[in-house]
Amino acid sequence: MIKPSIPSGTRDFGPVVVRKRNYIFQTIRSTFEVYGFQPLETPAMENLSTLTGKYGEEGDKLMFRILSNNDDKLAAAKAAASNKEMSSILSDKALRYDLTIPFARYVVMNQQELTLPFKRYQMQPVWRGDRPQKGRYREFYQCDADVVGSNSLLNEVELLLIYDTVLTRLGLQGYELRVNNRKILSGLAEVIGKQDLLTDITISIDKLDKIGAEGVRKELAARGLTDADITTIEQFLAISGTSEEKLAQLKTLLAASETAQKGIEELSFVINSGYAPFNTAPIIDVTLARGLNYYTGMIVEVKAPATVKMGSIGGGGRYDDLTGMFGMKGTSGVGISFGVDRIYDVLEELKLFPEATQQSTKVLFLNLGEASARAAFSYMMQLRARGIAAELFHESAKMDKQMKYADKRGIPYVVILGESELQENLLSVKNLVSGQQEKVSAAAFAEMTF
RNA sequence: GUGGCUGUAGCUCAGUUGGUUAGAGCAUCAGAUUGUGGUUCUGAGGGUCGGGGGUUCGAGACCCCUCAGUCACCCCA
Repeated sequence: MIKPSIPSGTRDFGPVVVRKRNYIFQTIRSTFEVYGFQPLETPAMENLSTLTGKYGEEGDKLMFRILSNNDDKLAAAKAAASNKEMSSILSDKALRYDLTIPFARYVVMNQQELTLPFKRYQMQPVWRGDRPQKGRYREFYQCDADVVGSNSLLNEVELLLIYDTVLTRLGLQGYELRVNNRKILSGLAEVIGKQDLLTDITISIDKLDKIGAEGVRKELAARGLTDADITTIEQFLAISGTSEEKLAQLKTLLAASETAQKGIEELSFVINSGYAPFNTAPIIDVTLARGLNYYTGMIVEVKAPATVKMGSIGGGGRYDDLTGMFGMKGTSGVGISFGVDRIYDVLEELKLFPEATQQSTKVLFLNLGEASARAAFSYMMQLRARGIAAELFHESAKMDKQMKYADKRGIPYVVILGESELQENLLSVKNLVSGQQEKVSAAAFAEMTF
């Protein structure tokens, strides 16, 4: 016999966990809906050509490829000249790596029918062949909201408000909405004359929190930057103060770059729009870079409250030419993503799940024999018609056992229809929380709330 | 892909310098209780000690290999 198991980095979700997860999903979904976003779902797998090259070298490595194991392909693969050729013969599909690229693909495929701007949300699992660790899974859910076909910075403002709304509704406090603009980072590379090293620079400075100023300096040197370059970057990283002070320092330091000035302007608008109040105001973090290199404007990352050591629970940004890679030029997109699995871990750690998420069956009818079950069934159907979750114990087991079942399931009410009740034409309703029991008529029962 | 730590009952873990038949708590099931749950008491089931090899008179323990889990790095939600 094989010991049953599941692949590492994947999880089963039991009833209690699913209920809690649904609470998060519902909070996010309803917020997306009230902001005017429409639902979209795409297949778990995409053609490999849709996905490869979109997430950088690392992304290609972490992609779960689907093996096409029919005999013809296997034979052809054996004759392949290189590993690369062999793998492209063996696999032409992969599980989706995120929701943004499939969305871009969908937009391009349906561009004739779509009314722009198109605002969609999508909540589905994605897969990454990563080594699992705390807060990192190989199958996890993302909840994305994106807008394509609108250049207005009001989108950015609204998306930040969505973060603020959802996290507040989930009862989270102490989270940080960190905002930056890719044009500023791009301008920094421009100022030191190393635009080709933009990605290296951003990856390094993004680690400032983790490895410190000295670590960043070492890494930048290793990536081919001169001492003079590094000095400029360190001045950049030293930027601090209030948002206004940071913006002013950026303006001075990056005065030579028009791109940077544009980015500073955008950042200033997003931070200071004043269209609506935030519960937790977004903050400027010039070291925020984010990995995906298709971002071109605002970038945002949500940090979990510092006490839980979880890091990022969401992120997003603007990409001016997302659909360009599929041949549809000049359409801008901006979007955000919630990492549900990490939010779950954070809420769990901070004990922020409301009790009410666990309520399921409200009333259990005890089964005390054929006549009892028959009478109970019709009362049960009345409750169900009223929208009250109810069940009947299907076996005519000992009362003790049935009561224990109700207790363990957390069912708050038990209805007893034994011989005496049937004779009197009454129902005994017991509240398991208080221990109180009362006999009521059928008419009174039809009015009871649970 | 790289490194550290951990694998004993369904779960959490004991198990002495290597020594007889591997234990506890929780959980499960049954009974005390033939119309009343939570608390209590009694009893039962449940293990090729992750797998394979080695050292030894003797291995859950020591050595090697392997698999799995976990944490960290890379990268990322």
